[in-house]
Amino acid sequence: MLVDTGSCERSAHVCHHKRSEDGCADCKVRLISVCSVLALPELEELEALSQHLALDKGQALFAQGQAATSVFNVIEGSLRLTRLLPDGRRQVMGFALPGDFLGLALQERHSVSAEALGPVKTCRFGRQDFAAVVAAKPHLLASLHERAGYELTLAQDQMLLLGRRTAEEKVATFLLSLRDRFARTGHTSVTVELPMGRQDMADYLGLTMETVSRMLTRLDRAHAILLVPGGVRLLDPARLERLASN
Amino acid sequence: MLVDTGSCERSAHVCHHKRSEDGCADCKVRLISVCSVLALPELEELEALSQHLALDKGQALFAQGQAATSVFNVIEGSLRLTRLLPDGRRQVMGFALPGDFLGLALQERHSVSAEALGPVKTCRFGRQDFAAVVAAKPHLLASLHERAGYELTLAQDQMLLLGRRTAEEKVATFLLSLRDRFARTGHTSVTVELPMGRQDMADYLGLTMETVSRMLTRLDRAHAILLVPGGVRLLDPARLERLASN
DNA sequence: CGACTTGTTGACGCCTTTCAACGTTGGTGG
DNA sequence: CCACCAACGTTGAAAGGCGTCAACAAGTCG
Repeated sequence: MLVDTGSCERSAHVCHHKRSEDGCADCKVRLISVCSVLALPELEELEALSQHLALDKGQALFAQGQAATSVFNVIEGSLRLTRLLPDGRRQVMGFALPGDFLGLALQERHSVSAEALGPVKTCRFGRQDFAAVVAAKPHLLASLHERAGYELTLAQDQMLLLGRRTAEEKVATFLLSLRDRFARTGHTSVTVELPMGRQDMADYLGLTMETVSRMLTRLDRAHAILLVPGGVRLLDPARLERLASN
Repeated sequence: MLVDTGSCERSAHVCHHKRSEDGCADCKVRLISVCSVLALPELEELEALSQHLALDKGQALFAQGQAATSVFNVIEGSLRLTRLLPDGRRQVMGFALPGDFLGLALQERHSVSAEALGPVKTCRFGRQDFAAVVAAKPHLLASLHERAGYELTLAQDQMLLLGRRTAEEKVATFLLSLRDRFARTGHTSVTVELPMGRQDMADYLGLTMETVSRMLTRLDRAHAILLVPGGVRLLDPARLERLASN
């Protein structure tokens, strides 16, 4: 239900005349992805194992508990990574943006579900194939490990946020960290795009949709932000930093 | 203020007649630590770089933000890993038990502070030294990476707990996961030792000391557990599992 | 034995949730 | 073109779970 095999290979062929969309050498996210540590000959080796895979809004890339047959590089669009409690309560563990690698722990089973927040393009590798390449290239493993370490500190940030911050602090912190993340992938702007819905934000911050909405309008009325369709303009980042108590 | 260098070397000498406390080959936690992937000759190589380091209750092994000059294997005792907010609010990110490796991300700075909950014995390596060994032994790096992946799933468990569970669920989940952790290191018992204080548990679960205390006495009065000095006896694990909603 | 630290218990208050109504947006078909 | 509908978001009122404050108990160490 997830993996639409075949379409990738086909597109890889029909797009022969339009290289900029295809090869790793021209990949939009190469320089910010794990691939950035690979030399050109290594890239070609990896490219031979890759397939492109596109998802529509709402489609799942993989599900929590499922055997991890593939790992992915996000090329375009964003996904939400979630865990579910048996009774339906949900926690969003994070959002994957272009350049992010899904499955970097190389574990046998996915620990979260990944769902597209909008149209998404990914670069897919068989997990075994990818693991074989990693085993042969220690510097790639080192790069994965470094990313894993970074993910771990992000997870710690989030634990601190979930356990010890108030609703207002949570929302302010979220907006700032999202801005910083977009900045790192190139997009620097005072207007932060919010590809996820209120419920997703709430499940990420350990709040309800209503509380998130209230905090956003409170920040809006205080002229710290301006709510715009599909995003938020940060009018007073300094004030947000103070609210986030960093 | 943390590292009491020298004491290790001395004890390493005086204990010559009592090898069981010294060499890696006789290390109590070898088989459950990262060292378990090393062959004997490799172990000796690592041993040459190691020092033993003991801490008393309350002593810090390292502090958040500090340059990571060393990495550690916990041999005996337990530590709490914490982060602090500028205003003093604290989040305990986890507890390190014998066999755990501190600094497995090999990052330049410590992302948490580590403080001894009681008498602690550690095996210390210079970070650069250790990184050099890792660079030369891909299977050791792979083992570290695997552990990092496991830590990541633990962090996700904790985020779900912090964001979406009630106080009672949090405490029940905590007791069960602590029992399971002790079980994995060998100690199987219905009585779970609690090396940390109520405040530490609270800061781990995103609660207050008072709420933790109330939930424990509630579980005690419901005969799900029995509070004993320094620990808890799990009278009705099945009930706890139900409360933890797993 | 007294001072101190740690843990327990109670009363009260507040922040966030819950429940519910209403507004807004975008897609669809008449 | 616009009515219609469903999904999403906003706002209000009320309830409740957990935090705060404070007193007290229990264990520890000098």
